[in-house]
Parts: sequence; C-alpha cells; structure tokens
Amino acid sequence: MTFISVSSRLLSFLRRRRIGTSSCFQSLSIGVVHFHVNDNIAKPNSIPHSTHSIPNPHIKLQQYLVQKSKSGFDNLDDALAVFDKMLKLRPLPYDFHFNQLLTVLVKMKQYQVAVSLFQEMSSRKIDVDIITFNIAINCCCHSNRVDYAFSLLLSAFKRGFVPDVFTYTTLIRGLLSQHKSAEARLFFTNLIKLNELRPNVVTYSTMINGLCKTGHTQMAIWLFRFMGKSDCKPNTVTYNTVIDSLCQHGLVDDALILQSEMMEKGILPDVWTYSPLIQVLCKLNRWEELSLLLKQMIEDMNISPNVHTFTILVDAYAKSGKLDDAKQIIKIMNERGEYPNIVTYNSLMQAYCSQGQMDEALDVLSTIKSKKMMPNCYTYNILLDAYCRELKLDIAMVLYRNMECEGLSPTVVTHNILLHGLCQLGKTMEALAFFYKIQELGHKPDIIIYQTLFAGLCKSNYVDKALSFFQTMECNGLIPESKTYNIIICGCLWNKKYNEASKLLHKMVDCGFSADALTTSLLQQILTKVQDPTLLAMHQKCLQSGNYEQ
DNA sequence: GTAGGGTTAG
Repeated sequence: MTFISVSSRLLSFLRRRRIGTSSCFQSLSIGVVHFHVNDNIAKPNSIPHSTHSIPNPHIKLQQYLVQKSKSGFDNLDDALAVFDKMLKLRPLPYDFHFNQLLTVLVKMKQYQVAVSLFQEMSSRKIDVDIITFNIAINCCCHSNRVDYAFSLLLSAFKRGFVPDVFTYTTLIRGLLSQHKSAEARLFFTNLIKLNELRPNVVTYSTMINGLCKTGHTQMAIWLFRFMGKSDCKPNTVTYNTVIDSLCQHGLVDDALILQSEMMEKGILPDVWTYSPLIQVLCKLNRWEELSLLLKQMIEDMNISPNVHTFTILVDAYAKSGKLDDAKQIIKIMNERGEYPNIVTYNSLMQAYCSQGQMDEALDVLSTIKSKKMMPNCYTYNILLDAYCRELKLDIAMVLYRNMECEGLSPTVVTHNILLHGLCQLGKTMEALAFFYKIQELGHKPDIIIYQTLFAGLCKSNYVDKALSFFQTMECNGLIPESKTYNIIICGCLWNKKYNEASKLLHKMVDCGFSADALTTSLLQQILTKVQDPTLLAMHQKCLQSGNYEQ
C-alpha cells in the first residue's frame, strides 16, 4: 500500500470524524472492552490498580523485563524465547508487558523483529493498546516502511484506538526521514486544523529538524520563531537542531547569536550545542573565537567535550597542518578517558598522509589494530589516496586487495581513487579496463567516477571516447554538473574540437547552468575560434556579472 | 511509547 493511498484514506477518515462521527468511535471503543470481557482466554487488558491483583508469574516477568530494558538481551534468540514463554503464560501477560518487550527490541534496533512480534500478537488477538501501536508504527518508520506505518494507523482507528501526540509525531518523523517533507508538512498542518494534534516540543522539534535536513531552513526558522511565541517553547534539542543547521549552511554568526539567546532564556546548552559551532569555527579558521567558546563550554558551563567534539578538533588541527596540536588532543582524550575511536584515528592518519609521512600513517594503522579496532573504508581510502598521490599505485593495489581480506567492501570512493591514480600515471587503457571491471563487480559509477574518467581520457587525447561516455552517463540517468561540463569542454579545447565544445556550452545554457569562472574562461577561448552570437551574449553576461578570472 | 545524536575518504 502506498503512502498516498493510505494518506488520503486517513485524511478522509479524520474529516469524517470531525463531521459528527464521534459516537462511531465511542461504540468502537466499547466494542474493544466488550471483546476482552467475553474472551475465552483470561486476558487482563488494563493495568491493575495495585500489585496485589497481579498474578505471581506476571510480577516475575515484569521484574525480568525491567532488568532487560536496562541491560538488553544478549541475543535475539533470547528475546524471542521470552516472547514464546509470554504467549504460553496463563493468564496472558498484560499489554504493557508486551510493550516492555517490544521496547527492549527497539533499544536493540531490532525494528523488523518488533514488527513481526506485533503482527504475531495481532494474529493471536492478543490485547494491545495505543502504545503497542505506537511502538509498531515507530519500528515501521525506522525500517523505512512509512507506508506500512500508515496502514497500522488505519488499523488502530478501526480498532477504536485514538492516536495521540506520540503516534502523529512518530509518523511525521517517518515521513521526513523518507524525504517526504511536503507530505509531512501537509499532514502536520491538517492534523492541527482538524484539532487532532496539539503539537508538543518533540513534535515541533521533529518538524524543525526534518525541514532543516530537507533543505527548508527558512521554513524551519519560521516554525522555530512561531514556537517561541506559542505556549510550547523551544528546548535545548530544538535550539541544537537550528544551531546545527545554521552551522551547516555556514551561518555561524546567526548560530552564535542563537546560542547566546538560549543561554539568556535559561535554556542550558549541552555538548551537542557546542560541537557544530566548534566545527564551523575551525573550518573558518576563527581560532580565537574557538578558544573563547571552548573556555565558555568547559570552564563556565562545566560541559566536557565528548569523543565527537574531540574528533572535530583532531580533524580541524590535522587539516590545518597543526599535527602537534592534533596529537596533543589525542593525548588529552586518553587522559580523560574519552578514548579516540576509528574516526579520530582516521583523521590523525589523514594528517600524516597530507604531510607525506607515510610511515607514521602506517603506525596509526598499527595502533588501530593493536587497540582491537577495525579499520573501515575511510581508513583504507585515506591510505590509498595518499599512495596514489605519491604515484605508488602498486602499494595502493595491495591495500585494495587487503580490504577484501579484512571483510571490507571497497566503495565508489575507493574505486575513484584508484581510477584517478591510473589516469595520473597515464595508464588510460588500464583505467578504462578498471572502469569496466568495477561495473562487472556490480558497482554503479557515480558522477565523480565519470568526471575522473573524462579527465583521464581527455588528458590522453581520447576526447571522442570521453564524449561517447558522456552520452552513456546521461543514458544511465546521471545528470552532469557544471564541473562535468567544464572537464569535457576543457578536453575538447585541448584537442582543438571547438564545435563539440561549443555544442556542450549550448547544452549547458539550455540546462540552465550559469557559467562559473572556469566556464567563462573556456567560453572566451572558444569565441576566439568560433563565431557564435549566443555564446558571445553569454560571455558578455559573464563579464558584466564579474564572473571572470584571468 | 515520540525529537536531536551531526565527527573521517574521492
């Protein structure tokens, strides 16, 4: 069942409810209670007022589940065995016992298993409540089955349950996580209009986060400001979400203003408030402000950086060539018990690689292994890239084969690094063979792989081949970017193929690309060879907009 | 029982 069909049915369901069908829901609700009373199997269906009325096996079960909700199950089989035992228990455990078990599975991220148990419970007509439905709906959303989540919502309606703010917030998050932001917005506003939902701080924060993540930052900020004027004020999570989004968009000053604002309002920042701010200040080389912010965080607010925060610092120092500072951070991490993880070590490794200190980089690999950590694809890609840049393709290839021995599947990034390495060495035919080979292995080339291939082919004067692959790429549904055009136009000019270059520039214009500095320069070169009024107009437009580099 | 949870590679 698709979302659209479920969604439209749902909204009509809600509308019907607004037009005086509340009695229908009431009777449905009574029907559910009636079902419990007359059922042959003795099944308690609501939480008893005191523990005196809970049968002894249920008390033991509850104690066991409370313990498991803290520690989790060692493995899935144990959880399933408990479920089987619960099914055999007479009288049957209460709905909240089943909810407890499902919640443990959620904590173990066993979403699909939880949904299966929910289905099993439904088929055995075991009593559930709206919380059970909410857990199942949440699990569907986490498994990217928002369509099934909506069909569960319909089932809940049909069984007389009244969805609550948890149900709707979960579904909104599900839609947003599936990039269905338009549907989420419509769902959210319609529910409010129909008085079905009174959003709480989690609902608003969920919407704001989803809007930020789907590129609707302005709308997210509008909603955030709307919240500020409403009865439901933003909390730390809400502020963190917006601050993070502003940082992602490079709007660090706005983010810093928001961080001051939250403190003035008495909303305490946490480590997650500071991490994106730290990251963006590092990126912009605003070291003095960074040091003030770190001082505020650690000394004034008494917030300790976590592994994530420290890793941001290691990476920033590494990228700025401040290798000693990066090493110092690692030392502090070890002293404070915030031990470096694979990401931290990868950043450190990159620092050594960028300085050409390959022996030290390999030492980091040994450290990773000695600490019983598993190198990941990033680890190998960093090393492979460094060796390729040093034109040591043989070593890179050995490492590439090593990846598979360690159970790591090379990614499209790995293949691009090697393809680039082959092209750099002028081994164009080997590069082409490698390009075919990765496809035979089932890897789909992306736009960057194609760009590497085009650059390699053009460099070796195989521009016709590059043009032919350009068509193949488009047939495969990949949309060229302005960089893609620039590479291939540059190749055409290099090979004196002015008409082909001109055609590509026309195509760029037709596709709505505006010329950047490189395109403008290429355009100028073509105009010295080809008389073309359209390109001339384009070039003049570029010069007027100041989009030109010598 | 619902939100954030973002760090590393081409």
